[in-house]
Parts: sequence; structure tokens; C-alpha cells
Amino acid sequence: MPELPEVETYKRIIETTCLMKRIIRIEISNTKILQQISPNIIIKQLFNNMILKVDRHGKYLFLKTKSNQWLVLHFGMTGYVTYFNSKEESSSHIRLLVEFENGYHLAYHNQRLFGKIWLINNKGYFIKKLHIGQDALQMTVDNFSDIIRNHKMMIKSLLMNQSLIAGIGNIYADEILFQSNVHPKTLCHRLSKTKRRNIYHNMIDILQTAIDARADFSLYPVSFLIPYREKNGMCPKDGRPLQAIKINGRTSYFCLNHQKLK
DNA sequence: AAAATCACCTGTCCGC
DNA sequence: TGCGGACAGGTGATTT
Repeated sequence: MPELPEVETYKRIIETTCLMKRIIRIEISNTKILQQISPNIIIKQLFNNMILKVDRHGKYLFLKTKSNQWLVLHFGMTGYVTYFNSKEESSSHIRLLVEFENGYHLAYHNQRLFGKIWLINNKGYFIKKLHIGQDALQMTVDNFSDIIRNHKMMIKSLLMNQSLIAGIGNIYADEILFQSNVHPKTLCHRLSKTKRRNIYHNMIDILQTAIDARADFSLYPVSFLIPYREKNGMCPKDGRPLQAIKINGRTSYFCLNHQKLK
């Protein structure tokens, strides 16, 4: 699930529920997700601690603790968080569970185990070390345009490249190119300045719209491609069948009628 | 330099 | 009904 709008939504969930509450219990049910740290250390560090704030960079969440560390969450393909009281919430895929002194829980769910959790001291160094680029929503139009101009790869590959632009994944890349009327295989250096700027503005609009809808697809505008991204899907603009091709091993959906390869 | 391929995991859906 | 394969909103290493 989680691209930038989903992760931003998780950020807001945590911000509005979990800040400044003492942690009284930590449960870790999968150690594969933990990166270079043992469950015991995480438990020891989080116990009696609290979350002071939450930052997001691309698809990563950074939970700052009172002890001045960062609990870093990445969600992979299937991760999400929930906040709940008591045991009514039972999921077999909760990998990290934090209980606060008010009796509520923050759960990190992850079915496919592609997610990762770190506990680090230096956020800036972490972002640099993992080669995570500038967050998509923090970019300026000139900044974004220059990145496109300076590469020869396919535009969809660039949009999904986390070291160049952080936060866009397979489905929002499709959405951005669909709204921009650009074929996903268009080579970056062939795009005009006008087109580059147009893609930028669509990117910002789409991400912001998705965030405002709390990444709930059912609340997205009818003009969005996302709900139609499926086998035998139809273009929401003209009703024609969507094309499905593979780019970098990921399925790209687009409408050949108004996303032509020039 | 950039695309394709594979690997990592679990679960579901589709076709024979 | 059952089994096998393809596929899923991600990332990283390796090969072409």
C-alpha cells in the first residue's frame, strides 16, 4: 500500500494519537524486519520512553523519542499502522506493538515482511547513507525540472527512483503520467520544459489530493486513474481499454489514446 | 547509464 | 475442487 500519501496518512495518525504518551510495553513478533538491532535492545530503548514527534521523508517515517533517537519505519508493499484500544484489534501480521500508559496501542502491521524497522541516532546521516533523494513534496519546480532534464531514462523509472525523488511508487507514478498525458516510456531528455513543469504540478496536485483524502481511494476524484488500474480497466477520460506494460518489472497502466510515445 | 532479472515474503486470484 | 502460476502500491543486488 504505502507510497508518499499513505505514509503521510500514517504520520498523521501517529501524530494525533501517540505523542507524549509513556510507553509501558513493547511486543516484537518478527525479527526479520529489524535492521541491525536486536528485539531486546529496541524493547529496552523504548520502554518508559515516549514519541515526541514524527517526520516523514519519502516513504520513511521517523519517530523521534524522548531519548533523542529515531525509530524508523518503512512499510514495504503491505505495511500500515493502526491505533486502537484493548484486544478487539487482532491481526496476525502485527510485527511491532507498542502499548501506552493510557491502554492504547500503536501497531505496525506487515504481511509480506518487506518492511523494515531501524533505531538510529542521526536522521540526516541515515537518509544520506541510504541514498534517499529529496522528498517529492519538498521539491521546487526548477529543481524537479532539472532532474528530468539531466537524465535519459524512461520518465516512469525516474519518478520511481527513490534516490532522485523520494516518495513516488508504481501507482502514483502512473497517475502523474496519466494526468500529464505522457507515455511512461518517454525518455526524460525528450521532454520539453513546459512538459516537465506540467508533470511537476500534476505530481504536487495528485499527492496533495491523495493526502487530503487520507489515501482512501474511494474518496479520490472520478478523474483519477488509480481506481481503474486493473486488468481490463477502462480509461476514466475516454472509456477506452487501458494498456498494461512492464517497466522495471512493475506493471504500468496508461491510455494509449492520450499518452502517446513521441 | 539504465533496463531487465532475480530475490526477498505472504496471500489471493485466475485458468486449466 | 485442486493445483500451479501469476501477480501484488517496495527495494537491493546482479546481470545484460
